[in-house]
Amino acid sequence: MADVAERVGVSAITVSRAFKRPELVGPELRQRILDTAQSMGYVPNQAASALASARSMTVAVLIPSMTNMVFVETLAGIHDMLLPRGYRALIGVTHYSPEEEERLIRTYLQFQPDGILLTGTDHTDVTRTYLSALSSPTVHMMELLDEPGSLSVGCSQEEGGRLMTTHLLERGYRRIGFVAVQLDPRTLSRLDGYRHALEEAGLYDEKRVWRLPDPSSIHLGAAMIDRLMAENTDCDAVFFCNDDLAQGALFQCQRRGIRVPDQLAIAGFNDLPASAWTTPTLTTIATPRYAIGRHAAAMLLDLMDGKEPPRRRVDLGLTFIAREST
Amino acid sequence: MADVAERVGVSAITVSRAFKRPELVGPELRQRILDTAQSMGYVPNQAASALASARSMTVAVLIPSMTNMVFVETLAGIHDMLLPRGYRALIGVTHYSPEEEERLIRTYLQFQPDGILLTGTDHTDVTRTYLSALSSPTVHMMELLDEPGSLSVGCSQEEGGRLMTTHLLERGYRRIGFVAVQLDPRTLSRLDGYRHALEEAGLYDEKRVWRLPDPSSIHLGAAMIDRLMAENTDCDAVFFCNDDLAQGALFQCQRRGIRVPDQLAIAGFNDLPASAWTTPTLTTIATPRYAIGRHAAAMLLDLMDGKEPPRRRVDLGLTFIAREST
DNA sequence: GACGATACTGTTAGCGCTAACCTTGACGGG
DNA sequence: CCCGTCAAGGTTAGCGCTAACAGTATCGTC
Repeated sequence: MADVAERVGVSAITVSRAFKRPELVGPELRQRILDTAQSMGYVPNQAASALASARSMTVAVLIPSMTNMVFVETLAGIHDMLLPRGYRALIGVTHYSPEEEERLIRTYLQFQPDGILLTGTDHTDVTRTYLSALSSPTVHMMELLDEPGSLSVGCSQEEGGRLMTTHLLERGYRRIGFVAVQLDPRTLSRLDGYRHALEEAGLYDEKRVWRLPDPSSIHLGAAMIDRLMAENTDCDAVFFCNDDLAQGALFQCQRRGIRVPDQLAIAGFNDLPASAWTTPTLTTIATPRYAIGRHAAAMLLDLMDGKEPPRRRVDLGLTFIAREST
Repeated sequence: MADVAERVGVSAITVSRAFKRPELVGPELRQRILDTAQSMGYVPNQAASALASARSMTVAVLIPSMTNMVFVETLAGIHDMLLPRGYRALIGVTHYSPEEEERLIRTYLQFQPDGILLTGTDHTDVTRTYLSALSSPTVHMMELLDEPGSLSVGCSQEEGGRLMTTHLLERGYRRIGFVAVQLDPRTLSRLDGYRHALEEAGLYDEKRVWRLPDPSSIHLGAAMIDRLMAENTDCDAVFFCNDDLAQGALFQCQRRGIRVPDQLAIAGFNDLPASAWTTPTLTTIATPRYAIGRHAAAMLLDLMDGKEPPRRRVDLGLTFIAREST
């Protein structure tokens, strides 16, 4: 920066301003500075800038998984909101583990992020301590928090579970199973919704619920169909906690000649792109993950500007999508 | 850091060392320092550290897309290699545009990354200038570079195109079509491989090639089947440049009652998880993207340590997977 | 008992930038 | 003509950390 300043014949601060506060420098001097910098291959040093200004222009984003499209699309929403405002995202993958999340938080706090976006509401005590000791704002994504003072953008997973189960009941299914995998808080909320809906109908039966800690996959969904057949269960419908599971189930039913939905109805969750194309097409619930990312980022931008966001808890709702599989 | 040092009764540099060069501090003093830091909520300031040490411990990674699983898995390989060594990845998405890549490079150079990972070999002149003016090493992923001095890890896309086309010829198909979308350099290389193989067999016909700039998707694959039918093409096989396209095509064939592979054979590229489960299962070529990410990151680690990597151009090969759709 | 090697800790200076305050000159109103 | 105002640019100090060098015990060796 000093070299550029000398070459142009101004002081260093003027070069700094040409980059960071362009309105404070005369237009044609500013252009000369930028041109000179470009020709000398100079780019401002972000570390020095962050140190001097105490603003890193960085937002730490923690998501559970990168191979799950749901979070990738959330990320896209965050990016689209932050980048035009000059903020960068520092992305961490927690692999659904609060302990891993704590480790990542510790790492990313070293970057003095101006804001933090977390997925879910399930954090370790140490994480909570770190965050409350911090002046940077934190927004929780996906699930909704009821604690006063906390900020969250998402949708009700429990309502999603209830919605789908109610739909299956309306269609006349009475022996509805539920396959829960990964067992993260969102899956368990969906399971709660399912259970409540069935209990109200007097049809809940523990033996029709399968809980598996494995990550969701097409393969596992297919394997579950095999298992249901082997165990000779009496389900007339199965609600899978995730679309990729449900897709795997559909594929396997097709292979085994199980007629969907006549013999067995199948429902999913999240509305992945392929779900509109399987045979039969998959009944599911669309979650507004891109919007959640955008909204959470927008909220954070407000907070980082010192503004209070219009609402501290934003429910973006769910869209039920009835298709052929039920 | 000064506060922690005072509390423990040592100098600041000892606290610094307890974090960054733990072997230089006595074991139980180190533990006391770390405990005190933890209890005070202190984490080192990365910006100050980077400024003072001229090492950012950061690697800039640029990928074309985040919704394409191929790059997400590459990213996973990179992460798994870098994180244990204390490096962090700064991820940028270029949306397949060299100009966007140039913009991102400019942004990320401000972080003084210790290394850079780029996807592909298609860069603007300005990008090349920036990179050659830089002391940090750069490794190119996915495609292979022949320029001396450059570093690349990938596989031959052209060979992939040739491999699949040869397979289709061997199976007796004679009127083989190719659907190219996105039209990024990798797709075009696959198309080259397809063309060369057919030219050698004397069977290349321009009218069986479709080029579309749109991004790859299941929907587009399904639409292509409709289009092929509407245009009344004589193809007995279609090689789609991407598995999601091919999956869409399979779904649509099923819907329209087109028998695959008897009436029309369908081939894909990349081996996405669902391709082993469609009806019929999809013949495709598996690309070693996770390994590419790992290998590229390992190469970068060598270079950042000042070591020369064993090889400057690493071809990780392809795996042909014959399934039911051909 | 002197000496070098080893293990640990401290001092000094400066990384590249920007916040806060200061100076200068031009301009317009009364 | 004075004064306030404003735009444009400069000065000074310091952000939090670590490289480089400089001690200072402790120990084993000859």
